[in-house]
Amino acid sequence: MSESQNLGLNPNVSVDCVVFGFDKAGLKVLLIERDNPDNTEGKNYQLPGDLIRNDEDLDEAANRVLKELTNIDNLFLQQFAAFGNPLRVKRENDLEWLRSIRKDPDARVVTIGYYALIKPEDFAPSASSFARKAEWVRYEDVPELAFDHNLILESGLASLKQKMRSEPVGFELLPAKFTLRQLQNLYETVMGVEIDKRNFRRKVQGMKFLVALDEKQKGVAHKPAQLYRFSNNNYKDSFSATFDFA
Amino acid sequence: MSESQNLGLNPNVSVDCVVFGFDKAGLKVLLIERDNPDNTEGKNYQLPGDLIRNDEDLDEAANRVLKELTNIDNLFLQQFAAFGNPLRVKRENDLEWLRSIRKDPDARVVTIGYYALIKPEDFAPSASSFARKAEWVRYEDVPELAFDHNLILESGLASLKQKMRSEPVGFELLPAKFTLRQLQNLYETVMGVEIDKRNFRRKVQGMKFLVALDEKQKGVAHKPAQLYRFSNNNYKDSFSATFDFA
DNA sequence: ACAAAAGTGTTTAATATACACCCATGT
DNA sequence: ACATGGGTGTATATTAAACACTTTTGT
Repeated sequence: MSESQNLGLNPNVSVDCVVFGFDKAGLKVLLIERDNPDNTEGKNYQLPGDLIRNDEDLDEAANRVLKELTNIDNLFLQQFAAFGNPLRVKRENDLEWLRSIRKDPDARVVTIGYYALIKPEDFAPSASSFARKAEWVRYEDVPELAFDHNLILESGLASLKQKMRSEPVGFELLPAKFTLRQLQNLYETVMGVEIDKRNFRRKVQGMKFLVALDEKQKGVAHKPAQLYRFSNNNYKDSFSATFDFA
Repeated sequence: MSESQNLGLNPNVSVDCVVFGFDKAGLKVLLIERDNPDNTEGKNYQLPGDLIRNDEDLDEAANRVLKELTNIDNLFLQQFAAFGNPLRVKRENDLEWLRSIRKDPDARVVTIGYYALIKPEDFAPSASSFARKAEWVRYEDVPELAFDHNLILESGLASLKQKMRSEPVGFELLPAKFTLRQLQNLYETVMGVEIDKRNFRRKVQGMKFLVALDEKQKGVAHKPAQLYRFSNNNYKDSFSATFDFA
């Protein structure tokens, strides 16, 4: 028993990943379109996830799922909650799908929620590196998802919001070189607030971990913006920073 | 298989509870002294916890553990993280203990961490309602615990700290009627900061959800302090409150 | 020349900080 | 009478908020 337990997938614990992306069009989430045996309606989406293996840590499991999906290793990854409602698998088509892929489809599964942040340059929405079934969906357009995945998504976004207030994780959603406008848009979107441009820029320019490059935007039909990067070293030094923009 | 899975304890998922209490002496944690078969050293402590049942939600499991321990139902309870290191059970005496109580002592166990907050009037440190083996230990005096329980404890306190900054959960650690000094002490302790008394009181008195009772401290050898209570109604109304005292 | 977004300062209001003495009670 | 913690106000510095025009580029 103990030997067999240590091999392969654990039937009772999974990870599910809310993968966020951000670009001009706003906040996006990476969803999996699943093959549903007899799917009468339109598409059927869920969050990427899998049962954990008995020899891997939770973070490793989430990493594995994301690596398979995006071909990117070590994405920014943050565990945010566990979901264990005994009825979280209750819809008939969810059950059917489980029966089609799981060894023990009726097992009670507790899932650990992670959110991942991807930089725009790393998410080629239809690049070959991405799993064919993965699809970016604007946050506002996310449909009803399988299982309790809408709940997990909401909870993940709430956690990200919270985290962005006190740690510089937002930069994981921006290109390595970004404009202050992009940073402002990101905070406005995730936090759901409007920010005064001049006040924002003044505040932000006092932060030593934002370093101006000697490089500007190119090919835009307006005054090209200064590019900045996030310096993690300067951040660690300075410390005390708050990320209460707005 | 699916039937047997639905009965009794799930071998792979547990909950562990960090139970906080607060009084004049500071922050305290409720620990379980465990019977260790051959415990050569002194006492051996762990956090209260148990495997979950297959028919209960995670919160229910945590509630059950706490009810058994304290005889109090519906303590303030907050899930804060999942711990799944495959080696979280690694010490020989931890393994021995598992073998003495678990049906499947070698199963991989992922545990969900909860913190609970108890009001001083509810924790009679040695009241009959409390499990004999439960013991309040000052946070600073917490010894090395079983499994990864020190990690869980630190992580729980960090989450509480975070939570107390944005939600009025601290009141769960205070008596129903409390003085402003007690509130200040609580925030100073948990946040690890010193707060100026006059500034603190000014700020706090502007908060409508703190209502002064027409009652004062009794039997103290100094000017008796005004008693206050927390009004959840006023809180819900006002909203916008920050709990960034300090 | 026009459209589109970048960039820039000042004034005013609100909030945070620093700080010292008298008061009510129990012993 | 003394020890103990409760209670109070003001002045100054810092931070937040509101607000409009000029600049640079592509078409």
